Order: sequence, then structure tokens, then C-alpha cells
Amino acid sequence: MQSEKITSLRRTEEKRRYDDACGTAHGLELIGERWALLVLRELMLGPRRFSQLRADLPGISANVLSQRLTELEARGLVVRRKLPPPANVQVYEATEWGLEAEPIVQTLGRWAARSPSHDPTLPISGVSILLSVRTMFDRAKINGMEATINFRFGPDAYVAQIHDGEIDILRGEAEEAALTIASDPPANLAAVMYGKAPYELIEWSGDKVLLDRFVDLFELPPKAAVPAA
Amino acid sequence: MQSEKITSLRRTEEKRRYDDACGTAHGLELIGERWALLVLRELMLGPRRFSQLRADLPGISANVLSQRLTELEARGLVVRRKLPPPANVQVYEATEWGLEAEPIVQTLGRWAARSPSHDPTLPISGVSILLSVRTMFDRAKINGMEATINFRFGPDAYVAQIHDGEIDILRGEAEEAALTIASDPPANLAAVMYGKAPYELIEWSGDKVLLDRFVDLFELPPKAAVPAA
DNA sequence: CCGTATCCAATAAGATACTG
DNA sequence: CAGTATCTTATTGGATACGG
Repeated sequence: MQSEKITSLRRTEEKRRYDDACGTAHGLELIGERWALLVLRELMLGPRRFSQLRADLPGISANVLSQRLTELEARGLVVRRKLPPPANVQVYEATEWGLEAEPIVQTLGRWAARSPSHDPTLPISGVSILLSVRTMFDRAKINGMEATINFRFGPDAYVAQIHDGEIDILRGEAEEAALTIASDPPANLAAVMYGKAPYELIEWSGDKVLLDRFVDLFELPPKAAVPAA
Repeated sequence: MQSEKITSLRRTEEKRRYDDACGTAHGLELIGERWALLVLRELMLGPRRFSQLRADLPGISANVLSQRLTELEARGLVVRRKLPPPANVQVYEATEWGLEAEPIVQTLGRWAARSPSHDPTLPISGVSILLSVRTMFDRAKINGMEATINFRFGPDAYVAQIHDGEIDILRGEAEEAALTIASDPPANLAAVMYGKAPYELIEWSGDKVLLDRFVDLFELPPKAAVPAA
């Protein structure tokens, strides 16, 4: 049955190719199907389980997620890994090359943020927000800023290290963080960062001045002017 | 009928949304359908006609191209413009915001060039090659290089201006070009640039030293290491 | 020649139920 | 929980025909 699945996958891929030497076309063959880039996005900050992916990709169905993961694995962008006992669960992890797709996610996201039809009030995953932190911070305002900030989205913990004009993000929790932010749902943090909504929407503890400065780093880009329909 | 088409388009778009505030997801709603980004790519160096797009996107069918153009227009990424008499023909042109998608095309293309399954010998459009010129040149080797090079792909003429560490590309022909390169099919030029194939594959006239230096600017990136299947 | 419209067959996506 | 199986619907691509 496995070989049959692979055969049908190969037959499909041959038909749906673009027959174009352009790297962009080949990129679309690799990660251009519906949901594929979003699945990869969710793996950008570390391995995730099937059910976590399903929860963070509202509307994806189990069979499509399963198929996308199989394809991404066949293409060398994702590996499935069995965690050692006692956890003993299977997780999906981006390969090194898969992680190199992050600039695609960022470039596409930054461009689309200018869309007049972008609705920033929709639900969003914790991973997406933290990737947007890396993408959208104002480089002019960050100068000299050095800080460690903990984030919690339900059970998921991340640390942002603001250092030397860049922001690194890791899984986990830092003891020495000057600030801890928790948001449930994660969209509330987006409302605070990009909509300048009141802090009541999130939970936070620690350095309030740092929180102010952090929130001030983010601003949505101006909307693109589009011709009248 | 037009209103019916728009209604069905809207109904479709509602179902196929990602319901995700992440900019990347919204970007995929805008240019994530099959062929959409490639259509936009073909417009990156200036307006094109329907039949030119069809010819440069091997395998796209007329109805799909038509639908993609309608959608891109509805989203404000493309406008259709009627050239003044005596030409009197309709062309499709990227809007300013549409042109701002070029970094997406570039980032995706550069990433995918590392794919072990990328086949650079397939057919390719002139626009794709010249976009790759902008994307893939070696910044370390270009230092101090100043030149104007004409390109011809069948009836289409372009000029590359290498200046100040960057490469600009425009439609048209420059009188004062030091070098003129013609390639038919365009894939032959790709073979020369990236495969270091012999110059016999192309036609050229002018400064041979410049041609050597130009070709030397390009190199495919190393293939990504992927886990064994 | 430039598209658009229509019809058809193949496939992908979505919804739901089900199994180890 | 982690998927698979099955069924329905939507999209795609190919062919062809039609109007400007």
C-alpha cells in the first residue's frame, strides 16, 4: 500500500509540474500546494506533533495535513522523528533546508501585510506571531536594545533574545528574562503589538518599560494603493 | 454573466480562505493558486499580451490563464490596459504593488535552486532568465563592474545596466551597449550562464571580455543535503 | 489573432466516519 | 492521539468552439 501511495504521488507530480527551469516554478512544485508553506511555517521554531499542527492550522483536514507532511518528507523538507521513551511520540521536524525557507515565509508575509484586504483580527498561531516579530520589527527603533523576553501561548513557551540589532527566538523558557508575556489566544498579543490594543488583553509580568518599548517596535506597513475595481 | 462570475468567485474565495491573520497565509490567498505567481513573474519586466503569457508559461491552458488574470486584477495586482491606436491591443500590466512581489519570486527561486530535484535544463522564459540575473549574480565578483548589455529573445528585447553593484533591467534596446546577446530558445543562455556551456549555443556580438566576465558572475548554489528517503 | 465560454475527464481538497 | 478510508465537491487542464 505504501508503494502504491508513492506511485500515485509520483504520477501526480509528473502531471502537475510546471516544466519550467525557473527556480520560482520549481519552488512552487516543492511548497506550492495549498497548506504546504503554512505547515512548514509551523515547524520553523521547532518540531510539532500532528495534533498541534492541526490545531494551529484552522480548517486543515486530517487527510490533507497527512498528505502534505508525506510530500514534504518525500521532498526532504521535513522528517518525522520518534521521541525517545518515555515520551515515545512522533513529531515532525523541518530539515535544515526546510528551515532555510523562512525568508520565503517572511517575504511573502511582509508583502501581504500591505494588502488592503488583510484582516489582522483573525486567529493566529503562536509560531506565526513570533515569526512576525522577527520579520516586522522596526530596525530603526531597536538600536542598542538588549533584552530577553519569555512568551507563553497556552502550553507552548518561547524565548526571544533581542541582541545586537537582531531577534532570535527559541523554544523554552529563560530564567533571567526581564519580561514574560502570556497570551491566550495568541491573537490577543497581535492586537496589542499591531493594533496597540490595551495590555488587559494579555498577561505580563516584569519590566513595563521594556514591554512598552517592545510593543513600540511593531507597526503594520502602509496599505498598498490599488486601482479602483 | 459577469456578475455571476464574480459571485462564484467570491463564494469560492470565502471557502478557500485560510482564516489566519498571519501575513503569509494572506499572501497565499492573494497569489497562492496554481500559476498565479508565475503569471505575475512574467509581468515583472513590463506588460505582456495574453498570447505571450501563454507561450511563456508552457502547459497553462487558456481558461486557467484567463481566470488567473481576472483574479489578479480583482486583487489589485494586475491591470489590463488597452494600448492606444494603432496598436489597439490589450496588455496585462503589473500594478506597483504587484511589482513589489518581485522579492517573493526571487527568494523562492533562490531557495529552490538548492533543490536536488531542480532541473535547470527545462525550457525557460526570457523574463525568468533576466530575473535570475538580478537574483543570482555573485555580489563579490561584480565589484566595480559597469556595463550595458542588450538581450534578445526572439522578438523581445531587454537591456541590463550593471552599475554600482546592482543590475537593472528594462524593456528595449540600448544604442551604446558594449555587448549584445541573443538566445533562442532562452534556455540556451541559461545553459551558458549556469552550465558554462559553450558560446555556440547563443549569438553574441561586442566585447568578448565582458561576456566572459558576465557569464562568470553566475553560479548555481550548492545542493541542499536531504535525508535519505 | 485575441481572448472568452463551454464541456469533459482527471485530481485535489474538504467533511466525516472510522480504526489501531 | 494519529492518522486512514470513503464520499462529495471544487479546481484543474485539455479540447474545442465561438465572438470581436
